Amino acid sequence: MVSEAAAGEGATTEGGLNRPVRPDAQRSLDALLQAAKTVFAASGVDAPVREIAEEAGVGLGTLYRHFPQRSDLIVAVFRREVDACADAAPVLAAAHPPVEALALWLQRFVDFIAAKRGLSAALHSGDAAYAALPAYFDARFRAALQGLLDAAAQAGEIRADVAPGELLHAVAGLSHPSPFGETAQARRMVALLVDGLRFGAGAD
Amino acid sequence: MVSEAAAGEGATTEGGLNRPVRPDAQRSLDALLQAAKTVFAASGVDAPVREIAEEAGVGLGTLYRHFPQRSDLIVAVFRREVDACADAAPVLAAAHPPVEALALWLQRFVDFIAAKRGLSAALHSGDAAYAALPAYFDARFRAALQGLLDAAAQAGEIRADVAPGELLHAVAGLSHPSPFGETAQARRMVALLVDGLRFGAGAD
Amino acid sequence: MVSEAAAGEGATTEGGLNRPVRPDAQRSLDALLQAAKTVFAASGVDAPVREIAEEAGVGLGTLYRHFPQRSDLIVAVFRREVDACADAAPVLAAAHPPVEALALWLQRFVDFIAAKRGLSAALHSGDAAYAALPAYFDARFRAALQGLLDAAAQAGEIRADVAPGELLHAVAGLSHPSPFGETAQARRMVALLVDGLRFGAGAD
Amino acid sequence: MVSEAAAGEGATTEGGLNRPVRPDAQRSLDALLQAAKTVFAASGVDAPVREIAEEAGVGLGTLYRHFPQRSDLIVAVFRREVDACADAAPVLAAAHPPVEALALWLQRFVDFIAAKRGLSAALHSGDAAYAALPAYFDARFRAALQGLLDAAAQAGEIRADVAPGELLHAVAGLSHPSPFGETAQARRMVALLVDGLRFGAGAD
DNA sequence: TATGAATGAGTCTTCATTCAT
DNA sequence: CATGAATGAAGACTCATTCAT
Repeated sequence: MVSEAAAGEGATTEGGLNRPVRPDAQRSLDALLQAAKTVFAASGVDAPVREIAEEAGVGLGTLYRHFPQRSDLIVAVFRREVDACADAAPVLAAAHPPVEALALWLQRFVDFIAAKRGLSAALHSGDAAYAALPAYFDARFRAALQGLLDAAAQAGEIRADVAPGELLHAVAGLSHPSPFGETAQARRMVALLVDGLRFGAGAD
Repeated sequence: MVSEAAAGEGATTEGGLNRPVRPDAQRSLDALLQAAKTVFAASGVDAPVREIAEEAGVGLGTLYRHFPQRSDLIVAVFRREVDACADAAPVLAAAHPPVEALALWLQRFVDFIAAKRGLSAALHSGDAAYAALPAYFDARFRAALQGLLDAAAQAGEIRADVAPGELLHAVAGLSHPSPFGETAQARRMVALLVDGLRFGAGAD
Repeated sequence: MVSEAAAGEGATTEGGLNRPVRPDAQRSLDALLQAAKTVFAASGVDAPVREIAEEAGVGLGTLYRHFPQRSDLIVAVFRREVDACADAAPVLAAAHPPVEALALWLQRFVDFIAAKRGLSAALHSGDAAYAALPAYFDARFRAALQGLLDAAAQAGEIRADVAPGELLHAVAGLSHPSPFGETAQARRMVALLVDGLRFGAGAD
Repeated sequence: MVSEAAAGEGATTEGGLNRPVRPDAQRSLDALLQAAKTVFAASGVDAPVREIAEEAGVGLGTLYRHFPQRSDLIVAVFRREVDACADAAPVLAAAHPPVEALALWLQRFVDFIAAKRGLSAALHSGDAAYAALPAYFDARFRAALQGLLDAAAQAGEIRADVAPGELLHAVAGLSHPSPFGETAQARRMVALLVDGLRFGAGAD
């Protein structure tokens, strides 16, 4: 729904820019974001900048033109991921029955948490560049999940007394690996959570 | 109690070695481990080695003598923390009623998880140097918690059908901060978990 | 008056060219020279080219079209300054009594020396691009000063045995700041020099 | 007088250091200062740092250990030159008759001014790192020259009404090259100045 | 054995210059 | 013709590691 609009994001803004973006610049931007995502996942957010530029097939200067600070790039990648995940909610809602959509999206959210693991350290580094991010995806995700919960509750299939924030925090926590159980467990536990919601449907 | 666990030690140890450790060497070692813990917490595990040596008040060469690889130092710090946390279990058990000891130790475990956050990235880096660690503290913690659970169950104060691994994983997950709720929440949720266990006491 | 001096111009000129200069091109040129003067004064002749283009409000490509080499721009700015200073001589001569005109112009020359300080390093860099400059302003300044000296001497107000080159070198030297006395001194010392010339008027 | 004390200067301090300097460190320091002097003279104070390290035959890290900022190196070289020049005064005074010593030292000073040309730009850059330098060599040079002037005046060979500051400023100014006369002229003009002083000897 | 000086590979970053738009 | 995006060489700087003292 918003997916394609959000797809071609610039480094800093969303919504319509007034100045038309040159196509080559846009290509560089897309390549950089994709490359950064890949490299961050493989080598962490401290990976050499040059590696990202090479992966993207652009010059180092181009990278610095678009993202003067490393944090700019990290933030942009992060927002992209967040948007992609949040945007999946309405799509799933349109294609599946309410509870199934809810379950599918939560699994999608588990994947997001797992993928962002490297970025998480940056997030909690205290760097001011990341200060705005938590509020951003709190808003995005809460809204996305609220929609799914409402639909399922209205259909009478789950209980209505669960706040999206609670659920997000719990799922996020369970998605982290620990030596006492790996991420694979997360999917099972999330499924269990959803079952719990369904179970309580009548209790509301 | 820790002796067999410490047996597999590398360059550093506090368990009994056959060769007598010169007292100044032991002082260097202690200072280094303490300094590393501090610096890792403050600046992450990628902090400059020199910083640790300075914090410890020893020369760089001394650091390298004891810990040829950075990973040696990380592992040593990690094990120390694990041991300190696991060793707290019997102490608490001896000083408090069973359920109280259980609750206190789980809070202690929350602190451990929170403190090790920086080290966690290293753990999941795939580096072979860290391969043995997960098994190590899985064993240490599982044993520690099992003792506490058994004591409480035998006293009839909690249900007996909870495996220590499950609990550890759950608490570890809840101890991670997420933008949807910070670590402060963890303590409350852990308390809630314990209450849950108590509540089910009769159901066993 | 300046026409033959300007004849040896490279890419840039204000003298008459046979091909009519498009008005927009001329505007770019003027803006660039003005901007370069400003930026060179503020940040030295090694200032980023981009800064000059931005100050001028033109694109980088435009700058390079007019001045393929940095030295081309430096030389053009230099000549402009030299011309402006030299051209002031007849103007002052027309508006003031001989000795006063002489004094005023020497002060003007002090300002020129002070302003060109940044460019001076380039001048003595040995770069062939600047080889022609010294002769150029030697000629321009010598002629300008000679006119003023002649007028004053003919009026019987100063002695006639001073060569313009000597005076220029002395004033230039005195205009340089040194830790033993700053540029502010220069004006006083130049005034003194002129007084010296007047004093010797009868001795000729 | 101060010569030998000033000779083995560290990067930052003068006077006795309490910690003995390791001989290899001292060797590095000397090599670096000598190399910097050479390179600065050849390529200006903006010369690549690596060039200096190579010229000195030390690693880049060693250079940065001794001189964390480029300005630290510039200042150290500057002070060394100033000291060398100022220290020459008493030596010349001991080896020559008063006026001859004075003339020889002024020539030495001309050489200093000529050599420091590259550094001069840094001096007037407004960088706080250089703020203390002018006062330093004003003090050093004024004292050095005062001694020579006093000796010559006491011997009745020159007039006594010339302040060292005046003379220094004048000589410094004349030592700068200008397109109207090169440095070679300076020596002649300085000789002339000294003659002027001698001429006025009786007038005092 | 402990110290810290020296080394230099690896990164970041800037900026002159080219060239697609 | 003008613009400014892309490029990459060049230089600064850090820091792990070695080794003389």
